[in-house]
Amino acid sequence: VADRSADRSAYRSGEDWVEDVLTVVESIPPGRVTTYGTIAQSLGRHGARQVGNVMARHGAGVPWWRVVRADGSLPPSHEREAQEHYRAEGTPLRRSGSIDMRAAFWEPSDGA
DNA sequence: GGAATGACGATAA
DNA sequence: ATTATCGCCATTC
Repeated sequence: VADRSADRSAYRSGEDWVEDVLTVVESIPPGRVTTYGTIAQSLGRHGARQVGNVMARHGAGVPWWRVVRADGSLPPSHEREAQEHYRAEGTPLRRSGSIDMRAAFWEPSDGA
């Protein structure tokens, strides 16, 4: 886990918004995933795109591969990396290679 | 203020 | 399954 206190130039208005997002991401159990929108709703602030924005800017250092799109497709430009993690964690995948959301979806506060 | 831009989401074709 | 549109929402120009 990296230095999350670094560079939080964005989202100042939301105070700990960035940290909150990263905290949720870290709370995702291995082998499970959640979505950008779910995180946004869980925090009750901003939207899915803003969560994505945080991941893009501050996602290094957290298990970013456990955050996928609502339809189970992988984060853009990182598919290869993500796949390797899924293979290592045993994340339920569909035969197409995308996430099996029915099996892998995890929502914050669900057991963690 | 207005337009363009995103690790998004839901729907329609 | 894939592409096209539209809605969302904060940032940036």
